[in-house]
Amino acid sequence: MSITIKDVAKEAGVSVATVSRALNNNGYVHEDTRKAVMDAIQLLNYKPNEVARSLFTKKSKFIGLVLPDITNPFFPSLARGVEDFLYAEGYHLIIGNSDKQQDKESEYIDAFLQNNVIGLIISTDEIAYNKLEKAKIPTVLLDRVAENFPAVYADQDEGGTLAAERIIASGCRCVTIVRGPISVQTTYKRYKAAYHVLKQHQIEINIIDSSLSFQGGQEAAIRLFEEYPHTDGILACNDTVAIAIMNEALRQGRKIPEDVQIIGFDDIYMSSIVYPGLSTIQQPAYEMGKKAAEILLKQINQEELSKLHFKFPVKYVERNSTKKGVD
Amino acid sequence: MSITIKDVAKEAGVSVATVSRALNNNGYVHEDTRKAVMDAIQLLNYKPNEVARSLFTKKSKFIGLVLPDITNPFFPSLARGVEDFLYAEGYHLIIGNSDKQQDKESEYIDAFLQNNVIGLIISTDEIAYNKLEKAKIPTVLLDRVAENFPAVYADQDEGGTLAAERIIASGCRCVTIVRGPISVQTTYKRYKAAYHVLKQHQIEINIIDSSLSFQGGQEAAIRLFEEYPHTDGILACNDTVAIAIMNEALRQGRKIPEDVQIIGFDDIYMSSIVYPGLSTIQQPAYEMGKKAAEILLKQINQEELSKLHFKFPVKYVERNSTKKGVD
DNA sequence: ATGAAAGCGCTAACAT
DNA sequence: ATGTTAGCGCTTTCAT
Repeated sequence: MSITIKDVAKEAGVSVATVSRALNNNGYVHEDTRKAVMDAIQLLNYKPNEVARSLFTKKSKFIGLVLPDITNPFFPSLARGVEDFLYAEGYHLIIGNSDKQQDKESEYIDAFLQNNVIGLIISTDEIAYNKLEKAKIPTVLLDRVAENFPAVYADQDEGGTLAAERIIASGCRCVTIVRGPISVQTTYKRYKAAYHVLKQHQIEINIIDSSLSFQGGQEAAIRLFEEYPHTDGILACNDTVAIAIMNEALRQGRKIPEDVQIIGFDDIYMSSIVYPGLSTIQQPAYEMGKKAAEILLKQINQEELSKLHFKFPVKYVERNSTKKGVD
Repeated sequence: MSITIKDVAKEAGVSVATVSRALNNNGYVHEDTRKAVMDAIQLLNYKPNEVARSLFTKKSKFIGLVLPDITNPFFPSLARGVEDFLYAEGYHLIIGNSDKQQDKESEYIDAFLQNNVIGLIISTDEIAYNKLEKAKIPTVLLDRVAENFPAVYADQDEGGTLAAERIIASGCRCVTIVRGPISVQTTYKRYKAAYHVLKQHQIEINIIDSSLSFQGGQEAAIRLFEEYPHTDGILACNDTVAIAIMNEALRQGRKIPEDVQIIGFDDIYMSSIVYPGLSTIQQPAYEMGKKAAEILLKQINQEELSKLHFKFPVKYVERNSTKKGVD
């Protein structure tokens, strides 16, 4: 069927061992025979069977990525960062969406392991830490942090703080925080930090709970204006939710930013092409993805990590859903 | 290191062959010994090495998906449809983004093949058909069509036609088509169909070229209002571009839908949470993804396909970027 | 510098 | 009904 190392060996008139050595630049092989081997490979268009390789070496070119939901626009950027770095280094990405179900995540990890993936990148919340620890496989957390694991994440505290400071600076005195699920590490930290700042400044604070999806945002928006119609500033748990809230506000005839101002979180690309442009806290998702891939490969190659945790800065991107702030 | 079939055999006091048979429900194995084997598996927490399996069977649990760019919000839905179906059947997804580069796509396919993927789902444009044909691997095109391959796609002609009819029905007489790259099969078909209808109704037609990304949309929007300021209706190649155009229109003080109406394409979820809501042609992306996975598995299992091409209907979703049409 | 052969973990003949 | 064994395609000792 497929061309194997045997065929190449025969064609080149050498043994399979020599072909293997030539292929992997491993051990001595005479320049002439190397050439003969390479010619044969070319001629036959031979591609090594990675599965056979993997069986022997117990390694592979696969990295497993498990994320909550690729449909949430923050994650494709993360994933692209990971993939682009990996692709350049000759590795491949297996993806699993866990939908916040711990068993699904767990099943994906098992499946990945059974296929000799050589590393894992995890950006979900319900992480099965003990499973990861037992697996003894290079792992990096992405957009999440935990003590004992390498992690790449953005400064959520700073983000929450910044958002609160800015909404105050642009004149809001009655702000509603649309908070994500408590179980989600990132959005919860943003909430805590923002709350703290608001409290310090003696701003009136109201809280609405929301899921991170766009349906969640729509529903939260409706509740928000029903329960706290006098809100003059909104801090949303992410941009999707923020955009849904802008929609509802506008639909109700509230002017943005004159009547209500709003700040999102993430800076998904939609935030810049929506009207009015959404002011938001930008996380460098793509770069974070790249970094995660980079330090994963370092671990795989037994290189020392300069540190365990890589915290990326966030920044405030001012657009038109807020008034020009007094700096 | 890892627990192998040998360990299980020893623990259960049988041969590896028996374990294998019990594991795969293949051949005779006494109820009692099956029980003993299962107990041993449980006890040792044994998970078969899929790589070894794959080496022998020349199969695997991997499906390769190559798409243009997961960052384009249409594709995550497609991918989720694929993944959800696959996951339920015990298969896994390897993803590659080709960025419209034929060589990248080609490299991904080679890499997938080397790893014994048992099927391919392709939703890119620069498809290396001859490579696919040589590979003799079950393949389905998703969001694309070609003569000799199973394909799942939406009715682009109908979509383009519908969009044009609706923009006319809602009163536009001078419409600008913001057209995607000619090399993209889907958007080109939409364009052709829409153009045809507009022409028939003797509507003034202008054309602006755009890429499918949000930057492309922003740039196109600016050119559009510079070159054709009297436009009263816009047909955009996809929703991202449409939303970017709405932004620019609103920014310039044009009222939507009073001054300009606009219809997008895809119905990405943002279209419903943006203000004003974007009228658009909906493609059932998630279902299409599922279907593609389904017929791919059918092929893999040597089942007959009822037909080669699965064309999904599209539908017009009216929101507030168009005036109520006269039906 | 090169070849022969063992073995990675599994499945499937082939025996019994 | 179960065990023995060859072999999937590769890499790596161990000889030579």
